[in-house]
Amino acid sequence: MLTIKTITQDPEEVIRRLAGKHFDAREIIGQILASDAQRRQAQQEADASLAEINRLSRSVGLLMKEERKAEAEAVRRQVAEIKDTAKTLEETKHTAEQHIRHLLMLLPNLPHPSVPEGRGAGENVLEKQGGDFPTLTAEAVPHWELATRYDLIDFETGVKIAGAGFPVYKGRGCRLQRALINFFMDRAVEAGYTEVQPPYLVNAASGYGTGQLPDKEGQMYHAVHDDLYLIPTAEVPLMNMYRDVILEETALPVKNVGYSACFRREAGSYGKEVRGLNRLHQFDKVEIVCIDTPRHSYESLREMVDYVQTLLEKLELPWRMLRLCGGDMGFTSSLTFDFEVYAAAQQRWLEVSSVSNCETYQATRLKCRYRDERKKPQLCHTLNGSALALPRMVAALLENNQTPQGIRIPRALIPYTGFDRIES
RNA sequence: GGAGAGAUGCUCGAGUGGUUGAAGAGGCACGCCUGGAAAGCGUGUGUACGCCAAAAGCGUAUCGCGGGUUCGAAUCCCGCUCUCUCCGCCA
Repeated sequence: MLTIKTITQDPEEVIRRLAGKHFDAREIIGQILASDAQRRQAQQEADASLAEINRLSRSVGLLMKEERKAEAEAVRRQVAEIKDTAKTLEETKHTAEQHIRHLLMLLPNLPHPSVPEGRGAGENVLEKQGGDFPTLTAEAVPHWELATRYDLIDFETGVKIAGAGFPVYKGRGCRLQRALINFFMDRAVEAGYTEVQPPYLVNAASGYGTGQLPDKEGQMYHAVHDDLYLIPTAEVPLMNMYRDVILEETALPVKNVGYSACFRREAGSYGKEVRGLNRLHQFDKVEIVCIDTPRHSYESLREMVDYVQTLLEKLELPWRMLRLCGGDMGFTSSLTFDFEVYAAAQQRWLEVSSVSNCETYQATRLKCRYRDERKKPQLCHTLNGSALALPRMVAALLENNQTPQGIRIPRALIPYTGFDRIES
């Protein structure tokens, strides 16, 4: 969330910048400013009352010691009166704080100045692209048919045991999954990321920490009996490791990588969007995260983007990188680059990675800070990126590399699969 | 799941109602000392919010979290969370 300071310092600027995300913040910010004024006043008055109570209470102790019982009794009654006022003031303050917090949660992050204007996906800006488009034969089919033909994935059985969006991988399909996970993890470790195995279920505090709650409550699976949420991305546990932590500046940037299964309810999706591997309730992903100083975070963002690009190049897929426009960006992000790969049989671009700098937006909720040169705690910048999400990578790999002789495995992956071709 | 014990600052650890943000020790930082270092000595050492243009300073809160009793709570009471021990269950 945004800090109250950011808003009180220049509310008009915040409203102007949020308009870049097509978010009209005027009403909410007006309420925040009003509540903040109320909060300050209540605190000033409450603090004064409490100071008085503390002072008088100490004098009661002294009077008692000196056996001046009657005087002590008088002071005691005096304090009892002030106490009611103090309590009311503290309640007012508390209510105002809650209200401000609630309102702050409704505001998305400010977009970076370089974010292009636009309402939706159509207005994202192409940054760069690479790889060659394959020429497929007339018999080329989409990945869901290939998955069945080569017995890699059993979608129907997944429906039986869990539901749509929970595919069952089999044989060489599993091997391909494991190969990709290991390939991604090894490359990340080479690139300087520290490997982490996180929990797949998190508590509500963690959900709030990274911004899934309350904004995306309905998108997460919720184990109500234990009040735990299934992670929609490893970003949630990876970032929450640093909740309520003050890091030394010398420890930055923190660069971690984690593989996890990801669980998303995907309420409201339909049609060709969910065909085959295009959109699943459970999928595998390797996530990279970075915690950095504000000074260096955009340098880190560039490094992360470059890193994701090398993965796509090694896997020989046609890819493109988009700078998301204000209207298409996530709630918590300041600047996001998406990577898409071209699935030649579907003739569609599929998003396989999203790399974002959240600046201090997540760090504010996480209370993730570092000590600057003056040893003062400052909010960190947090960054995250998929590197990469598996299913759509598998979709593109299957579709683009299909030949009459079977599916060709990219050279870089062969040491991991143990086979160079998937044949019938 | 059942029974019991516990949760204090960067760390250890004292503290069962009255200047306790918290003794003591260690650590760390700075200074003195030294040719240099160690030892020794001295000083300092949480966070958040508020007042202030800012710094200094002052005030408030904070001894797992939330509430209560009291003039006054780290200390008493209630609820929750977590940790440890024993039993049960179990990959």
